[in-house]
This record gives sequence, structure tokens and C-alpha cells, in this order.
Amino acid sequence: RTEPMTAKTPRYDNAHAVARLKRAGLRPTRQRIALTGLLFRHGDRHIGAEALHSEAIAAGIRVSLATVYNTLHQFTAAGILRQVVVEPARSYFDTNTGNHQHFYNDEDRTLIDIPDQAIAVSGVPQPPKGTAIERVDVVIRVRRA
Amino acid sequence: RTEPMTAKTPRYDNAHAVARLKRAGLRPTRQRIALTGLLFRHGDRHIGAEALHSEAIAAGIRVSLATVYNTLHQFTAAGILRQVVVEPARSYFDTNTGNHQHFYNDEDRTLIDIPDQAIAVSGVPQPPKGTAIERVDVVIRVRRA
DNA sequence: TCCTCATATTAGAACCATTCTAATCTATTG
DNA sequence: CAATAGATTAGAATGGTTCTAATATGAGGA
Repeated sequence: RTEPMTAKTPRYDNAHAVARLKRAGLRPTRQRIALTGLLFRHGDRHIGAEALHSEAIAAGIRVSLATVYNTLHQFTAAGILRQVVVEPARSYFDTNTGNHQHFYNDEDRTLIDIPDQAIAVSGVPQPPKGTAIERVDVVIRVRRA
Repeated sequence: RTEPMTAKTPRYDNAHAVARLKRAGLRPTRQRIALTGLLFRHGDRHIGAEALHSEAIAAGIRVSLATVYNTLHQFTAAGILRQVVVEPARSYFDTNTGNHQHFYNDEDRTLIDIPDQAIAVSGVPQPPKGTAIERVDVVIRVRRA
């Protein structure tokens, strides 16, 4: 059932994708399986909906942009993707859901992971009454030196 | 020249606004003077373009939404406002341009300042080759406890 | 295998914050 | 006060995202 993959494209066959989807409680549909492959086949990556859609189309996967949006949000809700907010009017999704932060270059829209251990945020005060801290996001904005 | 300020509505008259605009290298037009008043009359605040426009209209200031957008961006470029990115598809502008960070409640879109001294980010690694760090933004995401 | 149906997918329209356009005003300078 | 660079404006355009309601499909049961 699982087809051989060339060396170039690291293994992430349908069986893996299906397993991951089931673990996340998502029905393994043709589109979700294919998108899972694109997303997690290579290492950590940051990608937007339109870009992922283009990539899918280029790879011969028949999927609508709406489904790509749906899928990215479902994956985020399921915890297998993380949404990164670094600029208004554009969303990035990060396949690395572990604790880490980002460099962001506004000029060329580059997002780069910073491993968790590197950064520490100290002195975080009490959150406002009636709220609890959900996550601490650090964006280090860089520009051409 | 500096006038006494009342406790309730701190004074921010046209003379102040004009002075601030000139200092920023911006021509003190009727609209900019009025918006400067709205923005800096009270203490620190976070506001979006549409909200500021509504506020202006409510205050009887005749100004177009386009001008509000232009003005917010010019003020940001001039360094008298700071743009805060906390969610896709919506921009906030902060009248506090000093070094500080934010709590953000996604549920009710509340932005709250955290004074600079409180927070420290350590272990920031070298920025990517050819770039320099411009700013470190920390957003502490909170939710109803 | 074949039904059934809850769930997914889809094309295209709708949305909405923001930006653009090109026409009209207005501060500033001479 | 005239000239003009710069600012404002209404309305159209943009662009990423979400919605709609019609169609398709995976999962479980007969």
C-alpha cells in the first residue's frame, strides 16, 4: 500500500499521515493525508495557506484553498500545528509545536526558529485578574544589518 | 508654555499637538492636530484605525478613514506611535513608545501594557547572518482563567 | 459489500481591514 | 498673496480569509 519514496523526499508516507491524523482525532481524508505529507515530510517549516495551496497544486494534489484553510485551523486546534503571528494580514503556521521562539525579518518575510533552551523570559508579572497565562510569544524582529 | 493639567482630562491643546507634530517633522494639519489630541490626551492607549476614526467622528472631527490610516502610519514611522501585532488581520497602535511588552487576551481583544522593568529576555542568540536585531517583542497570551 | 449519515470538501461569493487612486484642498514659502 | 509641495478625500480596489449551501466521501452497521 505505501509507495516507495525517493531519497530526495524524506519518508512520510500515507501510513504515517493516517496515523498522525487519527492520533489527532481527525478523519484521514485524501486531502488531509496529502497536506500532512507536504507539511511534515521535511523538517520544521513555516508556511501560509496560499503557499501551501500552491505547493499542493504543484504536487498534483487536488484540493481547494478553502480546505487548506480549514485543515490548517483544524491542525492548529488539534495541536499538530502552531500559528505564528508576526505581521498583520498574514498568518504563518509552524510545524514545530514545541516550545520555541522566532526571529522575523519583515523585509523578506523570513521566519526562523530559535530553539527553546536558548531563550528565557523572566519577570513575567501576574496576569490580569481572572486570566491565566496561556503562552509567551517572543518575536525578535531583525533587519538587514 | 506648558499649561497646568487637570486630573480628569489631562490637557492636550492644539499648541501641544502642533509642537509635537513639528518635532516629529510632520506638517500640523487640522486632521493631524485633532488626531494627536485624541491619541495623547489621555494616558497610554492601544487603538485601531477604525476605532480611532469612529472616535474622531463622534468628537465632531471631520476626517476620513484613509487619513486616519495615513496618520497612524506616519506617526509610527516618526516614532510617536508603535504598532503592536498580536493577531492576524487587525492592527493596534500604542501611544506608549517606550520599552515595554504586552498581555493580550484573544477572547476579548484586550491589550495591556507590561512595564519594561518587569520583563527580561535573556539568552537571545545571534541574529541570522547579515541581520541585526531591531526589537524584541514579547506577547503574553492570556485567557479567562 | 452496500447503506446511511455525520463529516469533509468545494467553488464562488462575501467579508473586512487596509491600501490605492486621482481629484481636490491647504500649509508653507517666496 | 501666489505658487506648489504636501495632505486629504471618497470611493474603488486589493488580498487574505471566511462563509455558504451544494456535493462528495469516510466510517460504521446491516
